[in-house]
Amino acid sequence: MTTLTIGKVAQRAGVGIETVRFYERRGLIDEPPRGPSGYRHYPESVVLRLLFVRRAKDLGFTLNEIKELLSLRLDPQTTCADVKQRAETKIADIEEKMRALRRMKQSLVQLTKSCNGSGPANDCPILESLDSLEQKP
Amino acid sequence: MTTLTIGKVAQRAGVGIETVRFYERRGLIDEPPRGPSGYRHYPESVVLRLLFVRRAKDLGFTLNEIKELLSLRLDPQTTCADVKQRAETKIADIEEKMRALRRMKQSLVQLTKSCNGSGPANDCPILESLDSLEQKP
DNA sequence: CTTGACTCCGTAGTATGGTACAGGCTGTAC
DNA sequence: GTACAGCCTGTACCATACTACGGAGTCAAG
Repeated sequence: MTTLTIGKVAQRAGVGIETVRFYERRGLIDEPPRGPSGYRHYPESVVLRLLFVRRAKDLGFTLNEIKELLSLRLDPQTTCADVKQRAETKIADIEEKMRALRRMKQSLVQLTKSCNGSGPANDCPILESLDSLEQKP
Repeated sequence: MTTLTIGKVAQRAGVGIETVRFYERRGLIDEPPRGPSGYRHYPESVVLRLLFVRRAKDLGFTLNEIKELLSLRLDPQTTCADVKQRAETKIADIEEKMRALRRMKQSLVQLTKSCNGSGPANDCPILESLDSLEQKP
């Protein structure tokens, strides 16, 4: 069975060496066996694991959440529904963030409309609004 | 002219005392005059400043960006158009974040659809997808 | 005059996700 | 055998926005 050094693993997974060690500390990848010199000897499967992490990260999961997802897979008690639940919770999180961003954007668009872009900054309607804007809950 | 202690300022602005000092260090509020004991004596205007900061923060500006907005106001060279420019850049930032979130959500929705919620977690289609998902740029 | 609340400063810790050393050992190629 | 890349550990650092804490001095009420 071929093993990989940390450099090869990092290269194949498209991450930095430090990141691989960091993920090990965070419990996202298993501690690999070591050679007599202390060098890490990784099975090839760790590359798949790192890609899993990256994809989950791209979907908005935090490293802690990813660790949870990984442990779900190992626990025979856990069902597919548990996984689905996590995905749905994450969707709700994302929707919440999108709503917050939408609100921000709407306010900013309003502000930019109020400003014709001429005159000195110190009586810009945008800055004036920030001085007195009503807080809408 | 009445002055306020840091505690009163924090209370009126709805932030913590430590936050007031933190904002001073970050250059978001002026260093106030001190009494003989070293206590800060704030003018009432600092409360307005703190509210400005909070509103700008609610609009998605970082503290550094807020500091910039504040200094724009003081510089007579700066025009209203500069302020508007910042707002428009921030709108673009927000739109970019929203697009990223939208992509995440779409992928997650796809994944949850692929999972009927039954069976053990270790062959959940969601987790399997994370093992082999194609990276779409 | 004492008590308790308030303030001072500086440093360190929180969470997030890494990145960057320093200083030393190892593995390999020539 | 010697150079050089690669790996080891541990710690410190980046940005972001705070929050907490220790230990000391101060202010105001009773």
